[in-house]
Amino acid sequence: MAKLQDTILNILQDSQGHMTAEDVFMLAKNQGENISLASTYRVLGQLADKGIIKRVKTNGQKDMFDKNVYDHGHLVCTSCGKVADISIPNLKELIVKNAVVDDIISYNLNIDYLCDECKKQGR
Amino acid sequence: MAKLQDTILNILQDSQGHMTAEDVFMLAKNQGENISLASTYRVLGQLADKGIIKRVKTNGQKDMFDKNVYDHGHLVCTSCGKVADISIPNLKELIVKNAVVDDIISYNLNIDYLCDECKKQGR
DNA sequence: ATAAATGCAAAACGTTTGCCATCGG
DNA sequence: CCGATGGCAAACGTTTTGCATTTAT
Repeated sequence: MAKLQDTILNILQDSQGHMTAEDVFMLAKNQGENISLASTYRVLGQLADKGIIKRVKTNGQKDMFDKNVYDHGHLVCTSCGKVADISIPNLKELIVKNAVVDDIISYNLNIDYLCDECKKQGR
Repeated sequence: MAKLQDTILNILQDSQGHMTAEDVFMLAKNQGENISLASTYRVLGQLADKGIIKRVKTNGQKDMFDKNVYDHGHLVCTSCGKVADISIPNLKELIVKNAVVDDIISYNLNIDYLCDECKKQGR
């Protein structure tokens, strides 16, 4: 029963978050699971629907699945693709105030930047 | 020369912004242009590369092309799909401060909400 | 025995590309 | 004539689906 779900959840929890379906799929294979990419997507989608994990749409690349479900943004290095979380206190309130709406459902904040390592290497 | 580019630019300028390539394509056809969807994408991409318009990745659906090139976010109604702009003063500075980075390249803020009309209709 | 879970291959979707015809100078 | 432009169909990368098989109870 729902064996894949546990496997995938464990992989995500052991990660730094922000894994693509393919990342998860390959890790699962490496630890001996007989798994397909389609099932990985299927299970990750189910987990996201239940709110156990968060699906994050990136700027054009593969979706990422994040074990952190609280509201937060993502810094994406345009050179190496590394992703880091960023939490902006009261951003939700700020949005509500500036948008002149009663409430919002959720927000998605993606930031392109050049990470320290890439900057040092002059990329 | 570059006739399509003018056509497309005009369509965008006449719009409220946030049009999909398909929207632009259909409007152009309706005004008598012999145009293809591929060319629409091609020209919109070129305009975005030049910084004349802004390409906005949405949460999984079709990209939107926006005549407003300044930094701003988008409110997307989860019921009717309507899109509105939102400008948050100093958001860039807030991001830089909270991310503990020197600078960012750009950000993309997408907000899911329920617009007034949809709320009134109990959706 | 029955329902849920899953692999596999194929479809679907938005987007991009290659190639050829056509247009403008 | 030559280069830029753009239509068309085919390719592409990611994600989803249909279906048959396996698994669990």
